[in-house]
Amino acid sequence: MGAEQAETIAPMLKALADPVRLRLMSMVMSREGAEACVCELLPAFELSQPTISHHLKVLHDAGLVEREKRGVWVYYRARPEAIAALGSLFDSVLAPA
Amino acid sequence: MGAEQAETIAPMLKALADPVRLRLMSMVMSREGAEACVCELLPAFELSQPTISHHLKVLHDAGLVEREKRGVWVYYRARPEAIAALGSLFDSVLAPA
DNA sequence: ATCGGATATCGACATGCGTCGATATTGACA
DNA sequence: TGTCAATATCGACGCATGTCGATATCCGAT
Repeated sequence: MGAEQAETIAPMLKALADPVRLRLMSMVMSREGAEACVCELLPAFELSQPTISHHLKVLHDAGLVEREKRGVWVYYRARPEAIAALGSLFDSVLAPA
Repeated sequence: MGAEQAETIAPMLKALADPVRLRLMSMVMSREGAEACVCELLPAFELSQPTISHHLKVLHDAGLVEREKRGVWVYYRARPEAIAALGSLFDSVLAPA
């Protein structure tokens, strides 16, 4: 794996490398249509609302999820391209030779 | 995915979530027997020897690689259990529902 | 016994990260 | 228009991280 490729993928892994964000991503992916409202995610954590909002922003900035506002609610949806990119990472780098 | 599982896996992802460590892991995996001597890894980076040693320690502490000293040289080898654990993460969490 | 090369550890520095409370913004609805 | 509820942004705090130079450790060879 080249240096540029590593520089590209590392930020996505970094975004995922936090227990809260891992669970958030898992919750989003496991919902119908791979999307979830913030109001569904908040009660699952004993963290403040700004903290969850911050973590969702980190996932969004890394390109792992996309935001959609519907009325007062905001829905986060997994981005399949990003998931696929991570999958190919595992195939190319972490698969046994 | 449960909170405990997230707390278990996040540190492994964190260890991988750095461009230098991603490349180190990739280089180790791509060698015969999935092992590489530090002396083979060092020249690939424009970083000091202590810095590379530090990154290898991070990978080791996360359980991703194991150390073996042979004479003056130290070999790092990928731990298949850890790789498998990460693979199952992708299956269970990031696979499309 | 000593020297030299390979690797690890230490101490320090700047930067980044997770968290919070306080506040701003947005939109539905009376 | 005004209020309330949902979400984001801001500023601050303590702690972790990536990097380095200096030094220690270990081991083979002379």
